[in-house]
Amino acid sequence: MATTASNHYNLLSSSSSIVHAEPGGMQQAAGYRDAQTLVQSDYTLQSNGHPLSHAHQWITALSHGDGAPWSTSPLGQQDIKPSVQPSREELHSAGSLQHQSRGPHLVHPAHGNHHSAGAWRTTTSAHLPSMASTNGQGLIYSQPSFTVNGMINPGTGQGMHHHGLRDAHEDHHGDHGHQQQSQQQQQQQQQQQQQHSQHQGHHDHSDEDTPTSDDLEQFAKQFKQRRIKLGFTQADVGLALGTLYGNVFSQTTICRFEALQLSFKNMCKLKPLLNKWLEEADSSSGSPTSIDKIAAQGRKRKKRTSIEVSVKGALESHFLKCPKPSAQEITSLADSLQLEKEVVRVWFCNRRQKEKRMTPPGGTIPGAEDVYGASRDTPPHHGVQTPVQ
DNA sequence: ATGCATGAGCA
DNA sequence: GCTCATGCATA
Repeated sequence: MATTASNHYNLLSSSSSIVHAEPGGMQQAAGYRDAQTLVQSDYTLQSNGHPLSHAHQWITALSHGDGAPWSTSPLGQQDIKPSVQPSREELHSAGSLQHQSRGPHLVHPAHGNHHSAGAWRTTTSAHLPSMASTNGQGLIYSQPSFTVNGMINPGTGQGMHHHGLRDAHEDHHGDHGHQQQSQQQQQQQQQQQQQHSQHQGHHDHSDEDTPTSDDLEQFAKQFKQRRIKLGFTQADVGLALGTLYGNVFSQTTICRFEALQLSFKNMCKLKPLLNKWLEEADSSSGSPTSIDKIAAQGRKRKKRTSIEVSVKGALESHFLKCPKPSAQEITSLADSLQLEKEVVRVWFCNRRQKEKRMTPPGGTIPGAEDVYGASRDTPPHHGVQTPVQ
């Protein structure tokens, strides 16, 4: 039950053993990982059915990811920076912005209107075309060929590494926070921001100004449409951002951006980059701006634990009662559910994070609940699926 | 498209 | 140990 065991992880070693490739059957996404999938090593361990047997399956996969300390790739790693993420560090240490934003601010005139979440999705609708194509992407996975104008040259391979500065871009003046600040403040900040799309006489804000939630929503939609029309997949975009701006993103992130499933702040951060890509993409006069990517490194990752539905239900219940269980509670809960404590802890973290997203899972439409006054601890229940696609 | 995981930075 | 940003693996 727990870990889904049937998976192989690839060791991208020069060509060590090619065990077997997945039968194409259901793997639609296989395409984009070709590089990785070239060589796979079957890593099936003992399928430990029980959770208690904490036998983690650490696998080696390649990824350039954020700094994998364990980068011991047989291939020889390039320079990929392990823990040197200038981005955050800069933000923090140097970031005067950050500090500033941390404290005071929040001065927006509150003439709030909507509720946190609701505000986002006021316009739920309209993008029918997107859906179809989104799916299509899986099938068609075009090779990453990012020259923005794309597809002209079939890139081969994938994965990149250089990420360097991740915030090199602009900062949003003062108002909204940056990275980690006290959570509470942040939450409030987000809410307030979302609540009113006020301040800032937004003129044209193509990318710099602090966008309003509405702007973001618009942009996300527009972005998706253009992206699709241009024939790029979410993964392509993510890679392209890396080559172009030194900041790679995964399909997941692009997807979440389009679906507004990121925090407000995060959306603000990504928007400028995506906007630039978009501009280049359609104005791309065949500039061979890209180059490529190099492959990745090795990394170990715990196998994804698959939590049973029933267990999940139990966790949900607890979450409703107590979104933030103490270590003790987690331990006992884990014990009763027969899950590793860490798994439970992470589950709660993820659950909370989900709760904080801008897009309420339930698409609780506007007009309704909102006023979580100042304390927003009451999660807006969600439940229904939104036609977000 | 999303569930579980990792890791940085902070407290 | 939490939050937050992000992503691999998956359904």
